[in-house]
Amino acid sequence: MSKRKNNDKYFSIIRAATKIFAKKGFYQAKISEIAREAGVADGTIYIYFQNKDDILICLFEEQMKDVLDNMVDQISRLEDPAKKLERFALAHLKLIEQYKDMAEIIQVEVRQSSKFMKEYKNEKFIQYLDLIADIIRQGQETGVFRKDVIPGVAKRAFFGALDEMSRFWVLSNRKQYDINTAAKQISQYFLRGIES
Amino acid sequence: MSKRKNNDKYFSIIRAATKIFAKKGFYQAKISEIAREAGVADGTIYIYFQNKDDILICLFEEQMKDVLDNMVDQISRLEDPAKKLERFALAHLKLIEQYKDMAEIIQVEVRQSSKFMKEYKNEKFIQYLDLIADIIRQGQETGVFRKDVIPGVAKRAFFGALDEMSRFWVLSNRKQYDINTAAKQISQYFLRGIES
Amino acid sequence: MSKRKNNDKYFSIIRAATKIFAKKGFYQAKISEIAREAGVADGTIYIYFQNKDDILICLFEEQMKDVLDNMVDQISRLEDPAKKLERFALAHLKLIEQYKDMAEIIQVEVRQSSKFMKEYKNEKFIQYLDLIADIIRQGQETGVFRKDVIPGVAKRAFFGALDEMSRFWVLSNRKQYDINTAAKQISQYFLRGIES
Amino acid sequence: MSKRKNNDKYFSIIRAATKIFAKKGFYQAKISEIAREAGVADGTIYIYFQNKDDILICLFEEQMKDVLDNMVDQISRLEDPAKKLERFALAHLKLIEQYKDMAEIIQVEVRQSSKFMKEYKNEKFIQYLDLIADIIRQGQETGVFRKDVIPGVAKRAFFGALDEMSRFWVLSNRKQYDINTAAKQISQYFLRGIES
DNA sequence: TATGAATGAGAATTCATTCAT
DNA sequence: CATGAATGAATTCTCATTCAT
Repeated sequence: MSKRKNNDKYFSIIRAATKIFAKKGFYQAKISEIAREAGVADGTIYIYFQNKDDILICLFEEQMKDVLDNMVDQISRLEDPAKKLERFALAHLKLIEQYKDMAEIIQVEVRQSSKFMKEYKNEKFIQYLDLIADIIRQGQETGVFRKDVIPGVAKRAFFGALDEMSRFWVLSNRKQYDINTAAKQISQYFLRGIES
Repeated sequence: MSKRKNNDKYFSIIRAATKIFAKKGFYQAKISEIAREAGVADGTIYIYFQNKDDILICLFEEQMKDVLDNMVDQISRLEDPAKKLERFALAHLKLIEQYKDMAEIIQVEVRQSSKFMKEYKNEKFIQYLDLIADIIRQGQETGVFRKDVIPGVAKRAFFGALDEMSRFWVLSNRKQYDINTAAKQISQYFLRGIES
Repeated sequence: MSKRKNNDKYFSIIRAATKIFAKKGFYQAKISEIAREAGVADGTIYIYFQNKDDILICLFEEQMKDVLDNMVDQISRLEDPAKKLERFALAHLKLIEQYKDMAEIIQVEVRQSSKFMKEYKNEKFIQYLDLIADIIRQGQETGVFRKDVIPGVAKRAFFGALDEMSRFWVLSNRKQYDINTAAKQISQYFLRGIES
Repeated sequence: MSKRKNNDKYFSIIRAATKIFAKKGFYQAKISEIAREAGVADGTIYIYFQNKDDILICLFEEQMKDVLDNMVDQISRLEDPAKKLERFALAHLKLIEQYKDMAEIIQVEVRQSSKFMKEYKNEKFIQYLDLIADIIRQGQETGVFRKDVIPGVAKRAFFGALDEMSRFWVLSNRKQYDINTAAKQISQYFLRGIES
């Protein structure tokens, strides 16, 4: 682990940036505001990060690592692919709740990545999506999921369904439906949809 | 129709802005660039639009009107709710292809609306989503869809599934899967998922 | 009289500009606002006036002509220099009241003349001041005013005293003292001050 | 004293702005010109001042403080109200000479205050005028000035007389009359005018 | 003459980034 | 390492003026 990451300030800035980016959006967020929130000087930010874009990238990497580890941990404890998808849905919506600011940033900012940071390959995000594809493939091998389901399409359909639900929550600031209910509904539609 | 909308320049600017916003993103797009693309002077833009935000709002309204009308027209010709959803999926993905720039703007810019234009109620978008909910309710009444499906959740799940698919296409600039295949897969998962 | 001045529009614009300049100040006043107030198109203003500065100059010339004629008429009816000064004071304050918008423009805009229209010799204004100097000289010749009074200083002192009073009225939008009272006080101070 | 005012740059900018505003007038003066004159970057100005208006207000406050202190100091050394007024006249014209740029700004810019900075209460200016009213009241109490003189009118008449004289100097860039002569004339007219 | 849409030069202001301390 | 004052490039928006109709 690099020396800089041992430093408290690195994480203070990440935390501050998460909050400010979520509240204002990337372009409206000011470095000086992040610095104030983090309790450091403006210049200090440039010791830990190359530039404003870099903060967003690092912030995303740091938190996606946690989210990915957490999700892998939860579904690896289960055997049944159907149960895994159910758990994925519930865990995803819970993670959204837990990492609310981050979720908001992903909703509106990281998706701009193809524009403002062309080079940045969103690897962690791809890995996250692929957890779903892997479960589906596993289910197809064990015969519980239909063979004609295309994992590359289905992973997006499932993730998209969950994601649209969480966008609604993230952007509207209120939950009209209970997390368990929503997770259950969505995983049921989907499971019935792909089961043999 | 208002005088301004009779004017060619209004639509030239809308068209130019659609292109530039899609390519660069809202914040990176420069008024002078839009003006050049539209073949007008910078100042002319401010005759037709209040400010940069207003261009985005108008652009969205104009095009969503078309999209919404188009979709309403297509599904109103069908009776069977299941067929309607199938058609919705296909039509949506085709519209995304047709209004590619707009789709890209929706993906990354209009979703920031909760931040940079708090007042702007995204009515057209809500109406679009509600087309799905209406179909589901109709299916529940005629007994073809399960009664325990919550239309408010299901409309988001269905739209989200389609939308994630189109995000992939919009942002990756290539279609790994054929539109008909993807539309068919997604509507099948979903229909099986909610059918009685 | 030039052809253009026969035209109603010329005076509509003068009148509109007087109102708008008085309300907003020269730099804050917009040509389009003056045009709207005058009931003409923006472009029409440039048929009657060279540019924005020219409106201010013409406006001033037109109205100062009236004011000067009016004042000359009033004091020429009197013989006694002391009475003339008394009348000047009263007439000046009454004119300020009558030409309120113009007075406001003089207070704040025409005084900028040395800056924004270097060439413009404020001849009418100089003539107006010289009415006072002439009365003083006449009084010195007839022996009612002290010989050691310098007319060039006294005319400014008298005008300045009246003017400061009117500035107060013009800018504060209320008259704390009655016009007759103020005129009488000021002319009395001054007359006692310069009488032999 | 606030941190910003300890800073050399704050006063460099005030000084530069005083010069440029006096030369060009407020609206014609460009921020970049003031910055160049002050030897700082354009952006630096916005560290010390909120905006262009704020420069004018601060400039006025800073210098009026000096002027007011100076005048209070000079007249408080005298007992006789008549002598005080004489001294006021002379000191005022000398101050005008010393703070020539500021005087010019007051003549043409600060008087626009009722337009461009409605909220800004010109307190220092009012205090300055009230020095005259106080002297007059003192003279009325000790019986040297006529009781029928209204201090609120007389203060304006006296100030206006001096001010019109200085306007002439400020705007014409030359002194046709010697300061001592003008001050003596004006204070004499006025003193004779109000003495019992 | 009269119009008013179009022009485009121009100006205030912002803010990511730097660097002397 | 940390600071935060200073920088100045960059951008939106305004509005006097023009000119085709």
